[in-house]
Amino acid sequence: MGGAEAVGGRKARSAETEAALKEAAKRVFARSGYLNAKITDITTEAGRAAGSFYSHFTGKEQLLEQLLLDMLAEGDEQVEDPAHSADFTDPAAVRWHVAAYWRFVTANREVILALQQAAMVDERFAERLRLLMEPTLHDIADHLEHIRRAGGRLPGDPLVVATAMAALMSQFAVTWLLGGAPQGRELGEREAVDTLTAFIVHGITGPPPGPPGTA
Amino acid sequence: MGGAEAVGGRKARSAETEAALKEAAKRVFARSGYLNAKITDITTEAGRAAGSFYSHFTGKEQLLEQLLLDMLAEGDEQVEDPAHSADFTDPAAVRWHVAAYWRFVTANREVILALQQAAMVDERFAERLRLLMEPTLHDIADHLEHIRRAGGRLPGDPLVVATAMAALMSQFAVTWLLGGAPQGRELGEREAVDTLTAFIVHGITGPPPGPPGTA
DNA sequence: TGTACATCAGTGAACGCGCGTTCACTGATGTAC
DNA sequence: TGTACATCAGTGAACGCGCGTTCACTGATGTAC
Repeated sequence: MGGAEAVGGRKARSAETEAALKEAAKRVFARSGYLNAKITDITTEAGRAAGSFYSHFTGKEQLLEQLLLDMLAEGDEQVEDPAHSADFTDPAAVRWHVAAYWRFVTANREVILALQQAAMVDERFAERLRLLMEPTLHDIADHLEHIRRAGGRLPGDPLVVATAMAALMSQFAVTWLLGGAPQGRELGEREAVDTLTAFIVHGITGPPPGPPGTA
Repeated sequence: MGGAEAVGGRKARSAETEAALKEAAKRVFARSGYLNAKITDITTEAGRAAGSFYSHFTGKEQLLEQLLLDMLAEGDEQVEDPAHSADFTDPAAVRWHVAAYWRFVTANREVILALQQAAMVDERFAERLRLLMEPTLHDIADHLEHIRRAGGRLPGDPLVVATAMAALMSQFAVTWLLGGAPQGRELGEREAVDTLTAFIVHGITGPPPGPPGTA
C-alpha cells in the first residue's frame, strides 16, 4: 500500500470523487433544476475542477442516468414487503401502495424532479420513463380487472382508470413534495396518504347508490 | 392608401407577420418542445428572416407570454355558460366542469405544454401558473366545503382534496392529450370525460358504508 | 528497503460551437408641399 | 396629380456571450528491478 494520509489508493480516491459529484449534482438539481444546472455548477459544488467531471461521466445525461440506476437499485431493496395484499377493494391494500409510493418520492425528490425535466427536452428520457411506468400501470390495471370480475363497478376501462390513479398520485406528489405548495400550507405524510387513499378507494369503487355492500 | 398588391398598409403587414410568428411558434413548440425551440426555427417556420423576430417580441419568453394572454382571452369568451350548477354532489355538475376543462386543454395543447416546460426552467412562469391556478383551486375548495356542510363526507381537507382533483385532471390530460399515451391506445373525449367524472364523483363523495344518502 | 519509471486522478486555462441578438441596408409605404 | 423626402417592416450577415469540452500539465500512487 503506502498511501500517506488518504484513506485509500487511486480507486478509492476516484470513487470518492464520483460520489461527491453525484451528491453535488443532486443538491444543484434541487436548487436550480436539472436543465439550468451547468457542469461547472456541479464540479464547483463538489469542490473539484471542471475537467474532473469527464473522468467520470460523458455528460449531464449520463450522470442523471446513473442517479436513476442508483435510485432503482435502492428502490428494489425496499419494495416488496411480502405481507401486502393486492386486493384494491381492501382500503388497507390501497393505503399500503400509496404509502410506499409517497415514501419513494420523498426519498428521491431531486432525482425524480430532474428526470421529469430531462424528459421534457430529451425524447430518450421520456421514452425511458414511459417504459418504467408501463409494468406498474398494467399491474394496477390487472388489480382493477380483478375487482370488476368480482362484481365491482369501475369508473371506466381498467387501463384508463389505472392511468387516472397514476396521474392522481404522481401529480399530487409533485404539487406537495416537489413544486411550491399552495400559499405555505404544509402537508404531512399522514394526511397525504390518508387523503389519497380515501380518494382512490372511493374513486375506483362503484357508486354508493344501489344495495350498499356492507363492509 | 396605395398598397399595390398587399391587402393593407404597414400596420397590416406588421400584424400579419406577428400572427405568422405566433402560429409558427405553436407549430415548432408542438414539434420540438418550447425549450428546444430556437428563435431561428420559429422565423424559418414563419418564412421570415431571423432579425424580424425582434421587431415583435423581446425574446422567446415574451412570445410565450403573448400566447398565454391570447389563450386566456379566448378562454374567457367561452367559459361561464350561465346554466351550470356548482353543486358537486350532482354528477352532471362535475361532468360539466370536467368537459369544459378537457375541451380547453384540447384546444390549447401546444401553449399549455410550452407553459409547463417554461415553468420547469423559469421561476417567473412557475409562479405565474401557480397564481393562475389559485382562484380555481379555492373555488373548487369552496364547493367541497359546501358538500361537507351539507353532511357529505370528504376524503380530507377541502383544499387538499381540491389539489387532488386538479392533479388528477391535469396529469390525466397530460397523459392522454400531450404526452405519449400508453402503447397506442386512443382515448376519445367521451370516454375521458366519463371516466374522470365517475372517478371524481365517487372519489369526493363519502364512503359507501353507513346510511346511504339516496341520490 | 531504495531508486527509477509508469500510470493515473485531478487541474484549470483555453478553445470553439451554437445560438441569441444586433445593425447597416433595402425596398415599400406614408407624408409634405 | 406629381415629386422629394421620411419612416418603417423586414433582411441576413456578422458579432459575441455562455458554456461544454479538451488537453498539456502536476503531483501522487503504483510497479519493476
